[in-house]
Amino acid sequence: MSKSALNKSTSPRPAAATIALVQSNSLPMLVQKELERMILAGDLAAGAKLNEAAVADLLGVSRGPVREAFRALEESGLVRLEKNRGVFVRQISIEEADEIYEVRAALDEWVGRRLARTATAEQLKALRSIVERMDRAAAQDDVDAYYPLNLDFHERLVTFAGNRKLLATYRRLVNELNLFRRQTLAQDGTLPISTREHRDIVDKIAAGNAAGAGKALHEHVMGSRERMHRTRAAAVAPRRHLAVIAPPRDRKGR
Amino acid sequence: MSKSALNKSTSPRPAAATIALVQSNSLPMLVQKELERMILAGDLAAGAKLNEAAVADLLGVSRGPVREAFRALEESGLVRLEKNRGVFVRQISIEEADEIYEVRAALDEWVGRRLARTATAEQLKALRSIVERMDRAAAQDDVDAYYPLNLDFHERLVTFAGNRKLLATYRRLVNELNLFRRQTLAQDGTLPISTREHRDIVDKIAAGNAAGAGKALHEHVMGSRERMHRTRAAAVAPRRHLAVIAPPRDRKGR
DNA sequence: CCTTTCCAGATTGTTGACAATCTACACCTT
DNA sequence: AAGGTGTAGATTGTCAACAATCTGGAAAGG
Repeated sequence: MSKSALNKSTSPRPAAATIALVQSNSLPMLVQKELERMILAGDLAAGAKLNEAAVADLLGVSRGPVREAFRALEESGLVRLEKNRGVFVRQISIEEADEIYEVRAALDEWVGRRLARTATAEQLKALRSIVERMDRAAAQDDVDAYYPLNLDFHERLVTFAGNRKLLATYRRLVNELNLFRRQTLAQDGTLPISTREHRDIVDKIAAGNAAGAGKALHEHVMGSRERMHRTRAAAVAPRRHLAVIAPPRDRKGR
Repeated sequence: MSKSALNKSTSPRPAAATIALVQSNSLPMLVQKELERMILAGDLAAGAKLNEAAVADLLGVSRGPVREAFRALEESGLVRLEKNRGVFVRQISIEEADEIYEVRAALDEWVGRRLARTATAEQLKALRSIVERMDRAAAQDDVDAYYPLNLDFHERLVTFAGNRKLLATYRRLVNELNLFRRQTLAQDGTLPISTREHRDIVDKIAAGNAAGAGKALHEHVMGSRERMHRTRAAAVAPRRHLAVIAPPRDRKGR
């Protein structure tokens, strides 16, 4: 064992965080994170083409790191790679969104059952706090405030289930779902009145009602799926004749 | 509309498949697939370091495509990247394997419930066929034959559920699980006597017993988890003093 | 006027070179 | 001899140049 005065047991100094930061953040990783942010924020529309040179220039790096970031984003499902043609922000079909909702419902049901058995008072308090804020946002029709709170609520639920693999799986699915929402319409306009459902979910978890919490979460997610369908049917149909985004070209071998 | 004699409605000629093949298989993709194969086949032990130049030389390409493949494999969870230090085949901890089994159990339960409602006669026949072959392999203690059949059986179940997103999610999880099995011991030795459970699952699906099929699959997966624990406890403990693989170095900022 | 062919510019795929960083070993100090 | 220090070699990170491929439009032909 080293006799050095510097050992791991010393409390982490501010510099330690910086070191870890520099070590984990390679150039490709930063490019990847920035592109992910831009895609999920809607700065890059679904189906949009990402030009290697343009991205490299924008972020002040060469094309190498950009290409590496593209490959990572492809694996995470946010972009699609076509050889010799470029990379495109992925377009999720309605069928695919349906499938994602189904998987998510199954996972969330499990989360509900689990949390009903393990949730601590502190966790319940945190959940109730979010629901309160959602209530207030809903009362003011403040979609911009409501939307991220909703995401946060569900992410917290999954986090509290205490299974990191589940959280990673869940995040991947929700990411793609957000991609879909972005591509159908920038702002939904309709504020889902699901605050009551959220409150019900928390209540059932607090009561230790595993079956009930699971069922409530499952139905809540499938309800979101239905809301998506209705919103889409109402919003897309009237503008069917408008070319919103450049339609993907047809290729022979697909 | 084009008047060309070649349009999409013509049935795909053999050349079309070749074209699609060439188009989808870029160099980085091929490297990725080959490395994935090597990792899952156990050619590369868990924790092993992958040298960029060595891999590039082995596959006859330059380092660029290899780096791109590394980034994709990192995102898919098969390798771990450490900046300025290199990439390593991921090591799954027992806790992580537990988490994966839990998520998988939740997904499989859903698959069971679903299949009980939708399974066709043809699908049931395919499943029974696999179970038959597993029986024969088990009767002869043929682990090498039994193992892939087991994987196939479960993959079929998920495939028949008819949700591609679910299948992709499932594959990712099972991939990591295989990684874990490889790292604990090359050949298990113990042949799980789960053929009876498999038969039971298929029977319940065939009977349209949704709750029963779901429960059976859930318990089967959790049973596999338990078997893993017992196998590990029996196999690892006696050789605790042996340095099987190079232990990962400790770094300050992690 | 429409279709096909061909070509120049743009974009992606791949490579080899150079810079930054790490690793391991020899050397020095106490 | 134990531990720290310095340096050479190996390895990774980044870049810029070259090759291969695609795109869109102009020219040729019917």
